[in-house]
Amino acid sequence: MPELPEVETTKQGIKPHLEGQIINAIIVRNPKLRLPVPFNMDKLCSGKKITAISRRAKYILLHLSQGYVLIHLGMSGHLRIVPSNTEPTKHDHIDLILTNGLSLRYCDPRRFGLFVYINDNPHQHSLLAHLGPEPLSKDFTSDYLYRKTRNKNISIKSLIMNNQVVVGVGNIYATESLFLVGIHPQTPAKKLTERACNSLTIQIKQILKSAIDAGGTTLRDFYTFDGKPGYFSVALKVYGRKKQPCFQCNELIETIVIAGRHSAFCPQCQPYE
DNA sequence: CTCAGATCCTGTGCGC
DNA sequence: TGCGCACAGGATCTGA
Repeated sequence: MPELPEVETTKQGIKPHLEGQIINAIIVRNPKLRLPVPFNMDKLCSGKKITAISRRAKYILLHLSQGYVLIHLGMSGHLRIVPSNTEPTKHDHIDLILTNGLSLRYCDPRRFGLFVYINDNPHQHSLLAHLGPEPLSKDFTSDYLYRKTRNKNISIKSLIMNNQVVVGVGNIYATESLFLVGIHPQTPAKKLTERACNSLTIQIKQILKSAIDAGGTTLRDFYTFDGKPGYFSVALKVYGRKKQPCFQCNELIETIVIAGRHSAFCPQCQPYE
């Protein structure tokens, strides 16, 4: 389900319900995620206090009085805060039960997400250690992106979706930001000028920020932390608009497959080369 | 080293 | 209405 804005919105939503609370127990109904949920998850976490909640890339990190819980939502995961006695549905794989009568419930139909315990500095953990800069941070600059594009034959779309280059830019926002700067998604990264990298960097930051400000409602089936459906409020200009007229020039939007992902673009506004 | 493609899994929505 | 197929928001691994 999530792009970065949805993950950030989820983090912000669950934060006030979790911070300062004590974990009473963890129930794992299905441990088979991208990585297996540790068999002793309950023992590792019970009795510990949740001291803080943070986000790195599309990972959500619960800081415990000792250790951390690292959560990723994959393609189809979501987190909700529910009264602990709420009956679980089919894909509610994990409940983190608090002592205050509420639970953090992890649901993930496709099970591409993960839910693991980390003892030490999570940023040195193999899942996080090699991640590129946060797109909204000062470390993600146009100079940086320009340098990363040098000598790279891969498409610019694949490059900005690569977590080692910059995190949090998924298929939707990669597609949209390239439209907004008029760059064909298949353009080899090395062909981008400094000026193009500058526009693209600015646009990525801007679109992510406005989506977060809008409450992360990019996705049709996004549900907020309390289970309310987010309404599809982020206006997407090309993603999901195949064969529909471009808002800028009326040309029909086309799609191509790049590195296995569908990519929508306007052939007129985003000419190749 | 680079890069394209396959892969994990289930649900949805479309055309027939 | 039912069936089969294409496709879906991510990230990692394999092998050319």
